[in-house]
Amino acid sequence: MMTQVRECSVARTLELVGSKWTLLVVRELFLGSHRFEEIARFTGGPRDILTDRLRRLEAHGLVTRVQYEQRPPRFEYHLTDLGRSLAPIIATMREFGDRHLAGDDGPPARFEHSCGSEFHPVLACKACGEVVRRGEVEVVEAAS
Amino acid sequence: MMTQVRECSVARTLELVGSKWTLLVVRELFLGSHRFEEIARFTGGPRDILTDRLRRLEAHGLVTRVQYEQRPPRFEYHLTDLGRSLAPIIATMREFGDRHLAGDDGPPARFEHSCGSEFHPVLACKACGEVVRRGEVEVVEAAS
DNA sequence: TCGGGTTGGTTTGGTTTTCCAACTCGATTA
DNA sequence: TAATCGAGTTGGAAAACCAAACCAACCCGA
Repeated sequence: MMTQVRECSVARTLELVGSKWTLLVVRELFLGSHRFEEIARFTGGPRDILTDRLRRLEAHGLVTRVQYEQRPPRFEYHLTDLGRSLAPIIATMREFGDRHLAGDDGPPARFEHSCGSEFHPVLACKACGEVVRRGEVEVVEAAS
Repeated sequence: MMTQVRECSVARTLELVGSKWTLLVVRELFLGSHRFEEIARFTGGPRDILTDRLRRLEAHGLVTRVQYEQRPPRFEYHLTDLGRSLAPIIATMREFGDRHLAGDDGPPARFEHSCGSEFHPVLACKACGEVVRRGEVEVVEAAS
């Protein structure tokens, strides 16, 4: 039986944020850069690509483009609620990098949880609230 | 002062797994596809790109290539411990997609936590173990 | 009024990746 | 002997990417 491509949520998410520079743009928006020039400086991405990524994110409702000055016309980019829900993806990527790919200069941004400690994310089970350890999650059903 | 590109763990992680098809390859390895043909079928990616991605993952120690048959020579790909530590990234991407980009046909794979419930990941604070809610994490220090 | 500087892009022209179909190669099965 | 299978290669076309230059609209100082 001719098996098929697995259409899945990971693939759909990657279609949205999987191309180069997209997640770095989102990172900058999280860190408080909202103007085009800041995003360009801090990501280092080519300006036309960044324009494309911002337009694409806007088209999918992850970002809004807000005019903050009439003359001359100037714009800011902000995450929508949907865009902010990318936070866990960015956070887990940051954690992976911090843990396994650390550079010489330490992390350039630190986060704090409301409990007072420096924030490092771990996955928990939404149902029981317990932190998940290796081997506690199993595939129940993987489609063909 | 001429500000610079922000070197961060997100960027480093994206260098490793940020190009197209890489995370889908990793997804397949998690779901139990270990042979090249399976990976090609289930991801739908071009075979040469998949070869490249597997080699690259191998070079970075995320994947091992194991010969499971002498003649004819046949190989399997498996995640290393380092590779398995990508699980939270895949899981949060899947969750984002499930929640916000659901297809018509429901998720093709389901997971179960050892507590007995269907597994959906949420982020928790490693220090206090509490599930994190919106607004509970703040940027303490973002480098230039 | 002239020349610079700032912001938020777009255009240009070329380089690199990615994509795809078809092909290979050794071994195996029918 | 032919067909098949797994695991790739190969060659050429398409798409994505990139750096640098350009543009528009305004502001500023001399």
